[in-house]
Amino acid sequence: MIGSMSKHYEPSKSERHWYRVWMEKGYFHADALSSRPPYSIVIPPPNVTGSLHMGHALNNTIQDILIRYRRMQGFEALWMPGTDHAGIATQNVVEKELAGQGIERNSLGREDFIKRVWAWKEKYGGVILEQLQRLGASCDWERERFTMDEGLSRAVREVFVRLYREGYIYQGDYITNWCPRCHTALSDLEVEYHDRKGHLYHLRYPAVDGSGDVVVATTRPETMLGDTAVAVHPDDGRYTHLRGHSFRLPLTNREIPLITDAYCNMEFGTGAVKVTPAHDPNDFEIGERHDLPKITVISLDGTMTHEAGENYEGLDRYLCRERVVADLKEQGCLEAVEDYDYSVGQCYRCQTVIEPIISRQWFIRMKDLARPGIEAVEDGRIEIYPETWKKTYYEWMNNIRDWCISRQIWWGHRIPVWTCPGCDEMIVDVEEPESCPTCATKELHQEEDVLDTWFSSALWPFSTMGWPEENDTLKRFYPTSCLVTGFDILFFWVARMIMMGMKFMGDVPFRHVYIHALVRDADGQKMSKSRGNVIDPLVMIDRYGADAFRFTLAAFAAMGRDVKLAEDRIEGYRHFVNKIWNASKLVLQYAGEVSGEEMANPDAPADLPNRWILSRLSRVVDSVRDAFDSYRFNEAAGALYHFFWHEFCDWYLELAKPSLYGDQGKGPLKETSVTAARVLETSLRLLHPIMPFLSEEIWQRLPVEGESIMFAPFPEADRVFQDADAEEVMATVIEYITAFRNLRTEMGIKPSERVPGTVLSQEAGVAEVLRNHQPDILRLARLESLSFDREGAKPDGVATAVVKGQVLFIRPGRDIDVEAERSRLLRELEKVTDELMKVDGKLSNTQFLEKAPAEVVEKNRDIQAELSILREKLEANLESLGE
RNA sequence: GGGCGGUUAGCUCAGUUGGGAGAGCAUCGGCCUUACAAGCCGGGGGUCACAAGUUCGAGCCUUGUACCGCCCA
Repeated sequence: MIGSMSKHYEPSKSERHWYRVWMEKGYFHADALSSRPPYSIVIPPPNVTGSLHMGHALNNTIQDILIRYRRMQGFEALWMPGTDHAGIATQNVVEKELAGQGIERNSLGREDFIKRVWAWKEKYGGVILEQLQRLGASCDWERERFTMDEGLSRAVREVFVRLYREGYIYQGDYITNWCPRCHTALSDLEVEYHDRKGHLYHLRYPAVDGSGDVVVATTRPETMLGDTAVAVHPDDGRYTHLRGHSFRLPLTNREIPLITDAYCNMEFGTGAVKVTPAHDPNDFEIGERHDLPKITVISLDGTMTHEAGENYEGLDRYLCRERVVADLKEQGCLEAVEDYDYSVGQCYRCQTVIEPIISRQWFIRMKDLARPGIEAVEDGRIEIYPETWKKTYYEWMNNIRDWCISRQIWWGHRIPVWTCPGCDEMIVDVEEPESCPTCATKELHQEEDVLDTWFSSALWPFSTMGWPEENDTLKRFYPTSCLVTGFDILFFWVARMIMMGMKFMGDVPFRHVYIHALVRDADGQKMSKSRGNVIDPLVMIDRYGADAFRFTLAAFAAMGRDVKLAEDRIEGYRHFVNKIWNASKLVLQYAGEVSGEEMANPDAPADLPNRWILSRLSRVVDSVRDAFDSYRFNEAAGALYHFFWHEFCDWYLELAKPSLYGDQGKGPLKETSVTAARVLETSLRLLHPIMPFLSEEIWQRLPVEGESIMFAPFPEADRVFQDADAEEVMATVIEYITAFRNLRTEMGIKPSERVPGTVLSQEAGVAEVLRNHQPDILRLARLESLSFDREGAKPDGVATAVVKGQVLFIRPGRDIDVEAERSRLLRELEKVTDELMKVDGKLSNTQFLEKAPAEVVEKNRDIQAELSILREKLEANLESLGE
């Protein structure tokens, strides 16, 4: 075995090999009829056009950690993978590709275009899923789903029809967010607001009868062409004299009324606002309240309509703005222009400035659907980690607005509504009707619009399991155990899944929601192509290996904080991977004789390092389980890192070497090699969820039962091995070795130089411990000898330290640098004195003595005693330095 | 404008009922000690953003200020 272990771990070989083995053996498949308890996660389906970025990498690493952890614990673990058809995004991609060939979507026609999209999807779609495999994702690929699959489409139609029949879905002419480039309506969520520097234009509208003027302010002067009123606050005394009067709208022939509405803000500008019901959501509502006409002056493609007047018709909206401003100025109606920062809504897919426009759209009434979703979180049926997101969730759910679900694009689930050209009957059904039920007309016309992609995503937890069909998968794995996602789609997706799950399954879609942060670059900037600061996960995997990459993500995934990632961090954890590899090499080299039986049922060890490392191991098992159970992946990673490197490698293996080398005879060799192998094996199982490949690669070389570490039981802490005595003794040994090493370095003694060491021990206990482990101390502190002197005084010309109240010193074979030693001791004395003063202060405070808990006071007394002795010895040592 | 989060070592961040300030990386010094130089040993480095308050005691709790970030209007 050992012969085949190279000097450095080579990730790419192992990764390819083991992933293929796992796939071939079907290890990722979850059986719906299994008798094991279920654990399930549905993947946040990436866009079918997508390729793996850091966000995906983090998101899926976390899911894989959870799935592998639970699988090892004996759960039937299902990780449902799949992709999202991403209507607008995908349509844009294919349109762009066609444009490259000089083909325009409309010239192809709907049917041909959709064929092209499917062809594109077959060819390029889902690349991201293969990339997830590079990461090690243990998804149940046999169950892979796509939101446009027949089954999922059926679920979409079913939900639409039921919601329609129950009165949740309605159609109507409302003002919605319109993207003139994508040529479709968007939901409120799909608009991103960005601050921009612009201008605030103050426009003067004269009263028709000459009784006065009113000045209104706007950032979008071109919309004045569609104004149908001027509004002021009912309490605004400045306009009392103008009530009942009309104004002449400049550049048009219209007269518009002055109305009063509490929406107006008396503090802002003149207190008077122009009202454009067809082009502003707030004005739309004012218009509804006051029954104002709605004049559409901007068309769906962003140019001005006929209604805008012949001077402006056909102009682009921004060109029109310039023209309107110039014309108003010429007519003396432009009162002022000031610089003004305002926020403008942009399409989240193409960044085009959206235009609020009135059009006929489909909506879902959300209020009643939201209520059970709110309650599910309130009463704890759904737990959100970290909890702070609950507030955000409630805030949005309590103020939820109707959801515009229709999109004027071609790629997506076409709305299952047909109209009869014969009798205007509207038919809403899951299956396409053959003829009109009222007049039997055959040629029915289906609604042209498709549904918002998020409509189908909202059904994902149950549609992927086969709903509306009732089957074993659904029965076994719904509700899912945990949803892992970024906060950016809390509203888009998480909230909507909860509402749909409650409505159609009568139960929550997931019991836990773990919300992780965004991955940013080392400077905290969002990674984006335009910034050029993206780190490509696949490049990282190639360069450092999937395990190092995953471990880095886990180590940085502290709850509720951004993950700031720089490449050198990944490189750093590659060192850890390599450390594990090399430690394993050492253990395997000497544990070759260990049998499976000895691994499984070892005798209790007698040797201190063995007792100690088993005790430490059992504690780290507890911490890791705790951390995984509560989604604190960084703590799990940190505990493993520290244990494996600094306890197992730095101390245990160093102490174990003489036994492993056989220098101590057969008994110690057996006991130590068994222990080392067991600790290694257990560590690998602890590491497996984070480092699947490396752990499998090494585990397979150990004398263990079982086909794969994937199904080896996740370690449980063996309390029998928790050994406070061993830990205390080891702590003492470690402290003395460290102190001797420190003295050596401070005195500039070469590692090759062996020097005699002495402990002026007044405590028999400490002396005994040190005597018992003298060989280890000599070897690790590189001492020539270790002597104990109970009464003796420190000789001159030696370097001293104080540990646990005992003075220890080394005597190099030459004079020490007295000045260096003096300044070192002074520095330490200063530190100790500072600390002692603090403790003295506390203990002389009667309030503290009275009010602080007894154990805290006790602890401070101990510290005080310890520090006093330390100071005393330091002072004595300093004094005896002489000159 | 409303809400949320952040500010701790040069950098990235931990710090879970308030009780002697931590890790990793970086840095400095010394080592090719036969698992590992992708390593080993050791060192230095902090008014826990600022101010006030509660408390015997505050990185942690309260209030305010400053700066940074995000979400919603």
